[in-house]
Amino acid sequence: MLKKTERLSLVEQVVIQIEHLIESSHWQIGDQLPAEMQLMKEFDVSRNTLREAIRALVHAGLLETKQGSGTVVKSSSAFGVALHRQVEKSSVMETLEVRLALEREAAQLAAIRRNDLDLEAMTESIQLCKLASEKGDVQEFLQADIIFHKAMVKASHNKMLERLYEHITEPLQSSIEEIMVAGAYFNYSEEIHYELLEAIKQQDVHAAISYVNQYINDFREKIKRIQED
Amino acid sequence: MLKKTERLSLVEQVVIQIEHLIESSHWQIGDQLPAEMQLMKEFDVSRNTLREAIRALVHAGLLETKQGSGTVVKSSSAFGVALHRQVEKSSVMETLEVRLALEREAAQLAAIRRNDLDLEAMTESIQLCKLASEKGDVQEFLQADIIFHKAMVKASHNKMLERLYEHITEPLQSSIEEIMVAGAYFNYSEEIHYELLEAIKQQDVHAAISYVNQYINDFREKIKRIQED
DNA sequence: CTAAGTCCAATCATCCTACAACTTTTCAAA
DNA sequence: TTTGAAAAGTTGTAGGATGATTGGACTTAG
Repeated sequence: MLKKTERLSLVEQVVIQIEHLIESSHWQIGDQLPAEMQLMKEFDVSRNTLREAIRALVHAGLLETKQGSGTVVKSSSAFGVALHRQVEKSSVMETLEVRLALEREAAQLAAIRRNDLDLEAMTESIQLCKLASEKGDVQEFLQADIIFHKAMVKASHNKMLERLYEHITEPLQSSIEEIMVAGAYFNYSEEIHYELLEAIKQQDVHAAISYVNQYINDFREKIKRIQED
Repeated sequence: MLKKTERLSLVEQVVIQIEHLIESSHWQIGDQLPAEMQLMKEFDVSRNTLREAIRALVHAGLLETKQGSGTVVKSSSAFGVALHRQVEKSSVMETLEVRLALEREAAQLAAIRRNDLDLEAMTESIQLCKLASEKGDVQEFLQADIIFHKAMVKASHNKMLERLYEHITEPLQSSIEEIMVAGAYFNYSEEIHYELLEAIKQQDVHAAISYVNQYINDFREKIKRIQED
């Protein structure tokens, strides 16, 4: 196999540089980019070249331009945006099923690979759930609940699973919030979280999967009931 | 909530039109697009506007431009490309774990929702596996094997799961092929396929999941052994 | 006739200037 | 203080000019 003689176009070079600046948090979400005129000088390219680069990133969902105002960073992950769009084209039920698939695998892997730091993070997030539950703050509880699940997924030590889970859960969150608030009833039993954590701590794979199934099936029933109203 | 006064920019309009032409197979993969000059006239926009639109789609992975030659359609799914890139950044093991997660969920859902057409498709693909196996053609067998799994995922009747599975499996395929060919040994027992199919036919969820676990664990062991060599 | 090399037309890549459309800021008048 | 118009700044669109690369047509030597 010979070397592939691919020279990156100027546009692609600028795109990569901007992507890098965003990924490295040099430009954070919400930040305004310098004006085109200044970026032209900094990257030492013409306006057309710069604009093509920016346009590519706008379409990818990383940037957003507004005529007369400027360009701001909208997201730091093109993959997240792509997944987000896919989720929007799907039903909530479909997405939940995919999330269940990932969560079940994560629970299994977490039970095998979790370390002390993972367990600590999960324990802390359960405390947050408990606090929010006692205050009766639904929104805060959901926030904490997500932190717990993310901690579990992280304990699976599979970065791809983690990324997929995060970007699938994020767009679901608003739907879930609506449904839960609309559902009005809010009976949190902290036992499931504790039992799941205990199973992972004891490295009991079957128990962990079983609790995840139980958790999600409860949730699925809840949503089905609310949607039928 | 007042109406949002969003006007699509010309560039975005052109992008959408081109995306549509590709999705609707008016321009198929491998096809060459008309030259910029002609597209300018057809879309009735300036060269800059057209080029920004094309550049956005090039970066999304739908198109590919080559100086002096032209622009060709490279893919029909931006989501597929994004997922492909993500898979490339991950290890084969990580990706396999994600695939297992999806496959397990698919088997469960398929056991519940499969219809006669689904069963027929799965049965046919098993025949293909058998034929390829008898011929000893590894490549053809892998091809048929993938068709079987895709048929099962399709039987889950969850489009999102289907799309995710397809775009995760595709880039894995070449890795798997390398590994299998390098592994040299190729002992296919058609029993697992039949048993899995039977479980889905009988709507036995637990058995279906069990066979999938068995199938993938075998595969995982095989890869681990080969990679250690 | 074949094969190698040359030339040329087509095509994309980059740059430039100009103007239009929109937003924000500034500032003066009511 | 509020209003409204002007000004400055920013992105959007247009059109032209030139460079770089490709692929095919053509030429020529063997």
